[in-house]
Amino acid sequence: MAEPREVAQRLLLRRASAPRFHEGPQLRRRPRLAAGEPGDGAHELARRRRASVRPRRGVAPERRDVERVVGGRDEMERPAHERRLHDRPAPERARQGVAPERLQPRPERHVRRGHPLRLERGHALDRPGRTQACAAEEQLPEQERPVQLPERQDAHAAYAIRMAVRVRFAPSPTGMLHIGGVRTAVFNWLFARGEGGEFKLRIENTDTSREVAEAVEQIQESLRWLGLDWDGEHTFQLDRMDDCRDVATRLLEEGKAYEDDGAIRFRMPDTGTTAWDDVVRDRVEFPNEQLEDVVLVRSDGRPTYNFASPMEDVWDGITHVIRGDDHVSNTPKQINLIRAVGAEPPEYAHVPSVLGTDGKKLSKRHGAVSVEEFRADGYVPPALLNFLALLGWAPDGETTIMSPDELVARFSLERVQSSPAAFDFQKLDWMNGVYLRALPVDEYAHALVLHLGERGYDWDAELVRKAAPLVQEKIEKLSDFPAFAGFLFGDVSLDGHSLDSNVIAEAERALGAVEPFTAESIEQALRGLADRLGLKPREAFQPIRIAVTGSKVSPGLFESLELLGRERALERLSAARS
RNA sequence: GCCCCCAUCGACUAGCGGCCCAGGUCGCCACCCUUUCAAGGUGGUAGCGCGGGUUCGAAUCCCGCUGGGGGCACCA
Repeated sequence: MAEPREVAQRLLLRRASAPRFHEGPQLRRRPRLAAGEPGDGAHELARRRRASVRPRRGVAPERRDVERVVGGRDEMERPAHERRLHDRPAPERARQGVAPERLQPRPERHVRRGHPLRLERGHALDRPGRTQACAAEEQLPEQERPVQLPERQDAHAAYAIRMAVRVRFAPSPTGMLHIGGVRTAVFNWLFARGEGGEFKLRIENTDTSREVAEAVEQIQESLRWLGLDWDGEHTFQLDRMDDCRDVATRLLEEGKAYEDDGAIRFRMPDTGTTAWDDVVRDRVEFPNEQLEDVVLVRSDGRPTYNFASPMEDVWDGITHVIRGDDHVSNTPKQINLIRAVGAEPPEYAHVPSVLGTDGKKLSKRHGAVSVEEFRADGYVPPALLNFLALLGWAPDGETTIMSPDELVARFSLERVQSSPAAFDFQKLDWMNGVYLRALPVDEYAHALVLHLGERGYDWDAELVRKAAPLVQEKIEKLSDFPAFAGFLFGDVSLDGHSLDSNVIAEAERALGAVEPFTAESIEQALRGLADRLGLKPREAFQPIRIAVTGSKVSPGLFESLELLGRERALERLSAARS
């Protein structure tokens, strides 16, 4: 019978055994924003400059009046290229740069039946109606004519034809990579790879005070281990401080921002709404009057996240921002900022958070939460990846086991769930077991040796290798090995077990005579012994098992005995008698 | 407190108005296999949060409620 083990085996074999560590093709560098280089909109802006300082959102009770006065601007004509994009119906725009879904769902049972794992190219599946519900033209906030940014015009040109997708994963280096964050990274990576696009790694270290040394290396190590390769060098948000400040200065000059206590704040539009068609959440709208004037640059001169991040998205030519849904309320602010700077916002996809089994946000008390911990616990990358991908996404109602390649091939952003998902450790364990069992024995043995080495066990690698086949079917995590097969490497304790000393004595005698000392002949001898004593196999074997392994649960008795060797086996038996 | 979002078995999900007295997977239970434990096989358990609509027909559309989540920083 073709069983999941074989299934998973095929899945694994389709993939090179080593994770892809390469850094990907080097990107052609995009010219950076030539800051302080206002386009033809500058005059308009100057003309429309508003009172330079205004109270913060929600602070002044009389603010309504102020808004009335300030807010009543007339709508400007937009530049041609921009209109082109804006005037296209939203759903169509949402599809730009996204290849149609190319794959037919393939029921898993085909795999079970042992059919070759091949994804069929079929006609494009129609997209789910999500975005279609939002056909209404996006209501633009009233806004001044933006300053032109030449590089974004290039991007627009590409957009209009068919833009390759470019996404980014942007963790802040404040510690180990949280599994929820990694899931976001997984979605980004899956999407980018599936679309033949690029996946960039950006370190958002604007808040230097919280930066943790080592974290940057740690993050990269975790991603690499999981097999998430990024394109080009990773970048640091801090490196663009100067560019950000330049833009802020220009925004200041244009009256789009103002100073406030030494900081620079961006003036959000007062009326209208800011909206976008979120790939996972559909239409999202925010009344502009709710938007706070965000701080762009702190009084100490450092740009804030809400400023630096969208600017970098623009400079990097990010087409799709896929991030946690805790960012939704930042999005309208960032969209306004991006437009103020004359650029076109990317597509947004806000993925739901990951909860613990109790429905609360996943945290330490639920168990492992960082990639490092999962690694140390003996989970294997493709299993974790498979599991993470299925957290909030499913290709269909049937398929669960998918290799990294298959995940890439089948992933689609539109199918990610909009409600949060609970992290089920039991299911992860099961899935890890599936992948572990699917490994060719030698690879399995290798993984075991590596894992034990990492965990600080200095056990004989050769013996570990020999023990590997005995445990492969039986443990779900590599870290289960010591408890399960540790008796091969060290002394055992018989505390709490009372043994039938008669059986032990008989076994001692029988094993002393077995020749050769192999599983096969040991089995013969012990079965004969059971017969002689008139015992059922389990009745006879269990005391021996305990004497030899110190546990009621162990790998196969005969194989274990063989590996232990006659001498040590006899020692343990005689020790058990006294 | 204010704003926003979400809601199918215990968990992850399929479902896009009739194919659904709701399908798959994990878990759980039983049986089979069996030297223990697993693995594997077979069968089973369990769900559309509640209340109103719309419709010939609703898990699917609308409204309200309830429950859960997220956001409201010179954090990211």
